[in-house]
Amino acid sequence: MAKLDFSPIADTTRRAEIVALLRRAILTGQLEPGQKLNELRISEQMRVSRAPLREAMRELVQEGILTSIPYAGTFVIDVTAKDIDDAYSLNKVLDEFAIERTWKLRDQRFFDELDRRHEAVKQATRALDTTRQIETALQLHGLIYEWADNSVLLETWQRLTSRLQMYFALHQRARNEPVPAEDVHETYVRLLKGADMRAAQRHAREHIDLDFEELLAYARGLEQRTSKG
Amino acid sequence: MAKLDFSPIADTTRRAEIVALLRRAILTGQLEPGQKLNELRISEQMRVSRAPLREAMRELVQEGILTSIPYAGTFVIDVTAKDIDDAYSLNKVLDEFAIERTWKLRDQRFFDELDRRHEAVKQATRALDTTRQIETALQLHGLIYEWADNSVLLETWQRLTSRLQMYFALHQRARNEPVPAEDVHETYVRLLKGADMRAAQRHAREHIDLDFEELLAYARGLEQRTSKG
DNA sequence: TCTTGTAGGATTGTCGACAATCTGCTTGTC
DNA sequence: GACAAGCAGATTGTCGACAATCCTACAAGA
Repeated sequence: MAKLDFSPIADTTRRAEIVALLRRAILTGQLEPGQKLNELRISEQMRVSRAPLREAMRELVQEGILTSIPYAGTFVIDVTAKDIDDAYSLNKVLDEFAIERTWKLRDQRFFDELDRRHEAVKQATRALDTTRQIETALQLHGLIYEWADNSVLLETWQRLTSRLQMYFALHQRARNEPVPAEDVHETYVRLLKGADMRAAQRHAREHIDLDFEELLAYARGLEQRTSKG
Repeated sequence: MAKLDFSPIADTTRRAEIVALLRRAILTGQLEPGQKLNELRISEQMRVSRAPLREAMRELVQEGILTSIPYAGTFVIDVTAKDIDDAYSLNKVLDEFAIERTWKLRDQRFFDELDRRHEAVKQATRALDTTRQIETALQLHGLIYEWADNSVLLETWQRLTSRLQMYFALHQRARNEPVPAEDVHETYVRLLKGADMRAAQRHAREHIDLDFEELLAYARGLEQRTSKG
């Protein structure tokens, strides 16, 4: 018999689809931070009952992108400068760890996948699709986590990613200008293919530094504005 | 007016209580790894309907101590040696980071709390209450995370803790012998009070090493047994 | 004997309705 | 006019019942 690996078929519960829909709406900024989610309205729009919707919302609360207050409602989390700073500093540590764990496991498949994801970022950049650009950039960055062969680390990264994606989307949306066209990931990819692990770790740290500095400045500006108003 | 900080009142939804009950049952090992949770049976035992129970289970799935397969059921996660190893290696990194972040923020309240939690461990040890000993030891260890002033880090640690507590409980339960009576945390506490941050980080790393080595050996033994049977 | 098809029961997923709680407005009183 | 009480209206939390799916056992056929 030919050796063939079937991947598990998709979860076909309404709940799973609702989770995907809501997550996407939140991460792309269609649902804004602080906004309340009205169960009845959403369930009618989606043509489902409130039961699977509520279960889906419970999942997203635990995922950290919704917050719930009993008898008051469920809300999209607020983006504070502190949150971004916290996520940022932790990300630095995790990145270093992920690169270390991944380093010995790199193989041709890793390099191919790296190129594939890098290409996806470049394509989104050319298409000026900022939402997709954020998505693909995070996916490129996430490869070292998927390859590190540490399920707990991967979970942690994915939780962080949700928030980061939300922050970046908000940022892009606010400044509303095309993203730099040059390829900022060129060096990152090259170093991950190279032989100097320390250099890769150092660059990863500095690279996310740049992205975050902008984000932080934006978030701080946001808070100043809202505290004035 | 006198300055008085009121803590938020308890969440009085059935869901929240169910979450607490189930979590405790899982972390203390009353619900064993791999075991299936029958919704109807549990809801009847708790005298609640399946709706809040299912929502509670969704939360625990996201928390990482339950796993769900559509139309098949929800199960307590299995404890593999790899999981423990993953959690262990990540914990080392997080510990170092937490100590670094906490270091500058230590004050008298920190030291007092450290002593309080240390005392709680010693008391549980004297009382030969292994479940409580695990709980208090993890709480002692968690102080640096609470003090690090990084909400994302704290969340991550708490997720890890759930699993660790489960693993340790299982371990204790299996070997079923009183825990060492000597105070293994003495040095840890002393170093956290001292002036040498590097030394504290080094010790934290070596300290959890000891605990985990035992745990890993146990888990590997478990897997050998089950793969034979 | 092994495989395949088929009921039957058990369990999970979903629905619509009711109960509990919160919010905002109105009303009455001072 | 200020303030408290109380009354809708809306929203969340919970319930019991139905629909969809899965697992088991058993029978039929190659």
